[in-house]
Amino acid sequence: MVTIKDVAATAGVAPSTVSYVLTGSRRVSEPTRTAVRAAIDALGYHPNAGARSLRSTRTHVIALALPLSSSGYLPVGGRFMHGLSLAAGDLGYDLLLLTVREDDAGAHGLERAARGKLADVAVIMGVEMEDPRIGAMDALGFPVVVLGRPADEDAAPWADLDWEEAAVASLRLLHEAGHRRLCFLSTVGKDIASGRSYSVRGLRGAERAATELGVPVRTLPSSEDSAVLHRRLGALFDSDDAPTALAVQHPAAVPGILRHLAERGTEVPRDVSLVAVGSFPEDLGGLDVTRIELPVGRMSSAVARLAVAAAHGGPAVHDAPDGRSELIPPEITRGGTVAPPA
Amino acid sequence: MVTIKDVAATAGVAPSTVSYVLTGSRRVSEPTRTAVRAAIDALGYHPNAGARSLRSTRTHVIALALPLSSSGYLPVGGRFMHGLSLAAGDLGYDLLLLTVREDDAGAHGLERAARGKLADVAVIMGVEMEDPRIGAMDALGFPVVVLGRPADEDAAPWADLDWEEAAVASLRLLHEAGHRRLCFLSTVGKDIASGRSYSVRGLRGAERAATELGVPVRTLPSSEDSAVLHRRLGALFDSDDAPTALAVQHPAAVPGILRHLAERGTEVPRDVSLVAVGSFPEDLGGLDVTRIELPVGRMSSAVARLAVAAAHGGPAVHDAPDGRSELIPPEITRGGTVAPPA
DNA sequence: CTGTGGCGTCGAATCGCTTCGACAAGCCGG
DNA sequence: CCGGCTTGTCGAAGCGATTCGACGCCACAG
Repeated sequence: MVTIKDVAATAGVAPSTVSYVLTGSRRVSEPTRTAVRAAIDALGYHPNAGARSLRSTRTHVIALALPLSSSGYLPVGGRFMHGLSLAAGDLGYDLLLLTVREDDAGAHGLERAARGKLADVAVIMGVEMEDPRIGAMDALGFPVVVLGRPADEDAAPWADLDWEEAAVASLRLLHEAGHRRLCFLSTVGKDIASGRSYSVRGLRGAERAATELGVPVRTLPSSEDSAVLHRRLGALFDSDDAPTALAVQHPAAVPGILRHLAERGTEVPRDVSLVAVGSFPEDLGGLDVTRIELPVGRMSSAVARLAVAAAHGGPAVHDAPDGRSELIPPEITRGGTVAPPA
Repeated sequence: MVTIKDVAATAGVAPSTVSYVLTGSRRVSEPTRTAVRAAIDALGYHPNAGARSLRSTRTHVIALALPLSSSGYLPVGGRFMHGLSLAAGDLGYDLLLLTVREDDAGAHGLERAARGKLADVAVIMGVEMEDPRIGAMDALGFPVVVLGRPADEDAAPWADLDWEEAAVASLRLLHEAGHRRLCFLSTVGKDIASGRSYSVRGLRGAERAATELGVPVRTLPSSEDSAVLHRRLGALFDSDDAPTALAVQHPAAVPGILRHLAERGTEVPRDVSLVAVGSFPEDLGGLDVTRIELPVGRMSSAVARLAVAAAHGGPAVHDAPDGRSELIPPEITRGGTVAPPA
């Protein structure tokens, strides 16, 4: 193993000087710096992470806590992990994956990471409105950042799509197209029940849209079980005041919904208009659906930035330029699934 | 911060004794062990990961290398990361995510992890038949394990679904149902071009099936761009010898395929039979498709086991009981998309 | 009563790095 | 020509764990 001593010997300087070149914590003259760099390259030296973190109390690692219950979250989770990993990498940080077992009520993995200094800061995914993990980390004095938007917005820095506004905007779009019988198909029941932030905020948006637009907005929970969803949609469209337009916050269900509508001879957008909220480009199998896309890249880099700031500045520096939470406004991508009602 | 000294003081023993209780590397008498355990719980002590890894040269971390190009891989990647994280956790290991930037030709992240001892072993995802990362890690003397099955099966321990047999089995199933004009819709062109192991092996399976079954098997690359796929399917089914049965190794495309078929008035399974290879339960939106599912859990635990074995035993111990690679036979889940030809 | 050998515990060295105080050399002004 | 300041480098201490040799103690045999 090649250590800092080897580099120092090769470059003809003291180990401390090599360290200064590496960390930049003291001035080093141009010639020595060059010599040290050359030695580093020649030997293929990389500082030992354990030693470095032991001495400097910085790991340059961000702990990433997956949702408490993660089944439906994994595909989107994959994207966020990738996005976060890239964004963190740009800032000189790595990502440590902490999976919480379903039976592990507390934040055991997180606590181990905090106490054992496996990471400098934690990022919480799939946050719930009242998420116990935030308080748990706070109690340990360990910095936390949230991917999502918890109820207490000052408890920790966070970044999220403005789901409430996204719901409002999608329903408003349908309203502007002339629709008056609107339905908001929410996230899956389990997410609503557990208080997942995006679920709750989407529903709030549906409520607010009803008030703002002055028309009723029906609300329906989605389901991962397509048979259940099928049944619910059947009941919905069989009713007297069947909606003429649908905003869907569960994009994975869109293909199933379209199939359901096709089966009952309903055409999109002729008979029913559709907007998807929180999807990805490929998510919908290339369907040209009018939609609001989840800004994975922007959320990821915002969270990475916040995490690094929190790691440096200690917990929650809300007024610092880099510590401010970020609420991302929804952007509508126009597709071919919205038309005036028949 | 609570250190091993604090625990030792509280328990009235020497730090080394605490260490022995923790690592189990020396006998400790029952009373002392109990006292130490009590002190640990009372103080909420967790050993400092950096210090531990510095001294013991074990990090208890598995580095996870995402595919070189990961766009289409992310949803399935999310599942594997989760599965691996759980399996690794059971063995006392954590997962460090290494993302390779598209422009980073070599295995820079991996090399950093290896040289800087960020991890004990690396797991390679989305492996290619001739994957440069395996050799790179070998050259560094760093243990590698592969999620997938590279061309050189002795280069590193690996675990994978038997994609070749999966392709054969799905085509055989269609043949047994009476179909003679078969088509194998492969993975996306990019994966084939880059030599992704599952793509190549799936195609080999299609070839072998043709030989074994004594009928021609047409082969078509899939595409992430549904317009392209649409066009290809159009050409396929417009041809004189249009297939009556389809085996699809790109499950994400299945909804789109069904839509395409529906549009042209082709009914499944009346006019065309369909088998999906490498899907997940929810992947197909609850569609009752006859399919071979990707055994994420089993692959994950196999790879985790191999990784830990490699971390302990040094590179590639193929004859050790825990070091043997695992080829998982495909299992067919019967659905409603296969019927005899018209 | 003393010699021998386990067993269990201790103290000290050490892993590779960062960081702080010290110091040598060069420069300038008085 | 010398005192004081800046600039650049060095040596040593120490982070928190593991690990090895040493050692005290007790039981038992001679």
